[in-house]
Amino acid sequence: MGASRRDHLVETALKLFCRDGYQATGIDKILAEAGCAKMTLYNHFKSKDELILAALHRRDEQFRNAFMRAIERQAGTPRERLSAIFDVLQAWFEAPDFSGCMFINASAEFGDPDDPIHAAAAEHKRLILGYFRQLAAAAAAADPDQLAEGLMLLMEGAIVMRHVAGQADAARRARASAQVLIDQALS
Amino acid sequence: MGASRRDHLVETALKLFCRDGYQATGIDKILAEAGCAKMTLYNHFKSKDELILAALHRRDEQFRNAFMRAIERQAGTPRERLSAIFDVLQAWFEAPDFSGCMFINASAEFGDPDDPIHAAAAEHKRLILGYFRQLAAAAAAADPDQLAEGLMLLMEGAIVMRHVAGQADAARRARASAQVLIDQALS
DNA sequence: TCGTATATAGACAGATCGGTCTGTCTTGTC
DNA sequence: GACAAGACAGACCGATCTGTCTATATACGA
Repeated sequence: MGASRRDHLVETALKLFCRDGYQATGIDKILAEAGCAKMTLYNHFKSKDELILAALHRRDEQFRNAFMRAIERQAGTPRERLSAIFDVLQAWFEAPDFSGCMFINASAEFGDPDDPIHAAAAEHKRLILGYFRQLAAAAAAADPDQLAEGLMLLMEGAIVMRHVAGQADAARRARASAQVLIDQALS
Repeated sequence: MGASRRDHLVETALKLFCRDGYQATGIDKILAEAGCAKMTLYNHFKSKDELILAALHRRDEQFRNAFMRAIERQAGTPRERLSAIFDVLQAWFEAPDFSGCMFINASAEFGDPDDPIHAAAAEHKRLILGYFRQLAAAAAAADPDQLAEGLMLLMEGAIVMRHVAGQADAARRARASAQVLIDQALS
């Protein structure tokens, strides 16, 4: 039961951090929502920051898994998968409780690049970029790195325009620009 | 002297909010840095949130002014100005104390779209996009809206990759992708 | 010179925060 | 049935937060 209690805490914290932010979510709110005692939390985590790190780590695994799986389910050829990125992104944007990227938000609240929380966010973005590089290489792009980076910028930009400016169809618009980059790189 | 006291408070708050974040910056820290009494602040602003709004409003004006001026100083023709966006962006990224976009960060901390602070951030992004539309139209792009949105996504994505992932040359890389979009739209 | 407005310093209230500690209860195992 | 591990509830601590209040000092205009 020990591991599942810890898991339950991480899941609950993840949901609240995502919805309300990190500093705005108090320990007590997490405990009340999870139905846990305070000492249960502090037996599993040294501090709130460690709980945040655990939540980000879980989110990274969940997101990358679901993201890659959805892209590969959506399209078969490497070339189609490059534009499928933005179809999957659009589906995410249409969630009614969309509240931005947890890693961008974490970097905003923990601005120091040396903060382990900021570093975890950086690592997440690096892993996504690495996946795009794999896709671009598999599609035999002229310059896989440049294409991957271009698509990455469009994706992050779309997340920002969806969250900050409320552009509900940001990913659909991004797809049009992505197609230009893809066509140019695979001509 | 009243207006200048208020101005000084806004400037000081702006600097601290930018460096340390909004919730992490306490009223007392702002007052100490500005050398002001607490009642001076609360005579000019109803609450901390109003001070944040005033700081964001000032930042919006300062940033858009400097940004547009720098682009127009850097390049003469409309077409050149479209790619000059990313030269100016790169110069911003190279500031040693770069700490991301205050409006993206504000949206992260104040996630509710109905929050006036979040709304101010949305408005800022809309104004920047509007400026890009002007540039794209002046350059006689085939579809000015699509080009402007593509460049906007690349810019916001570059800001994210610079701040979150620490990519110091994010704008330079974005410029390469931007050139593809520009060339395609002005062919 | 005398008010008036605005500045100052700083105590204070009320709430909330992260984190520690005590003591009780449940659960699984031998 | 006895024991140990771990979860429970919740008091408690010191620090910090926003915002209010009082009392004093200073500058300016009639």
